[in-house]
Amino acid sequence: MAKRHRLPVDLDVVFAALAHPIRRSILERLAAGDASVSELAKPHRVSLPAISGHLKVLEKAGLLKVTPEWRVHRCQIVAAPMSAAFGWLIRYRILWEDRLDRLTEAVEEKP
Amino acid sequence: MAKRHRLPVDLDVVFAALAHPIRRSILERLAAGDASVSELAKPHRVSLPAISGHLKVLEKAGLLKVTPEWRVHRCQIVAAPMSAAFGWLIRYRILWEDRLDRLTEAVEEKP
DNA sequence: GTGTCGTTTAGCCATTCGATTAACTGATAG
DNA sequence: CTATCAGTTAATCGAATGGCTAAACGACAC
Repeated sequence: MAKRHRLPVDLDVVFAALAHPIRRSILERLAAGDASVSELAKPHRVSLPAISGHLKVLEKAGLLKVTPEWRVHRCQIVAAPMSAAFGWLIRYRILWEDRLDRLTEAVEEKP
Repeated sequence: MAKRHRLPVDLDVVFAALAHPIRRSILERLAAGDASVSELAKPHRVSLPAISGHLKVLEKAGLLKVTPEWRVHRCQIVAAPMSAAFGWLIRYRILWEDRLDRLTEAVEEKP
């Protein structure tokens, strides 16, 4: 199995974190503002430990920060890893579009 | 809303497909131009069946089209699902930035 | 025919994922 | 002290992932 040393942002972990509807839904909810664990759990028909697990995944991906506050745990978005995912997609898109450009050139030279 | 002929893009599957370094590397290679299975396998220290499996994952995510051609199988990128992933991230970013804007307003109103 | 090339399929194994219920912790309220 | 609230941890389960080797397949070359 592939060895991975610690990078500031691990794209494997970030994309894997995004690959679950509940986790994406949690992020969308958090984009609207901070929330507690049970607030995040409410819209979903899974157990609280399941949500807790999803939050752990998001936290490990660096997408989330959880700070105990009064009796609740306050969950906040962290933007950086998302930007890294974004960055990869953009880089990929640039490669891909470059290729399309070259193909177009080739076609235009041909007729 | 009008029905689209496009297949629904399953973000779970797309993000999961992106969550592996070999698969991302394959996509990057393909962005530079079509390739055969063994060409795609060459840079990686895993068996050919492993690569074949990764290609299946990419294909199921709709990111890849494989067409048997002469004796080799030609692998091509398909752009649509990547755009969907991109779209989700953008939507998320908009939510996130909106929230930042509101926070900024709130801070400016305060002191 | 036999051989070989490029690729897929078939088993197999270890690990991880996603979910559950039950039990636990830590802080607060009565 | 006891009860409750918010959340985590533990134990367990079935299913999926990711890798391997070995065998099979389909098209061509000899």
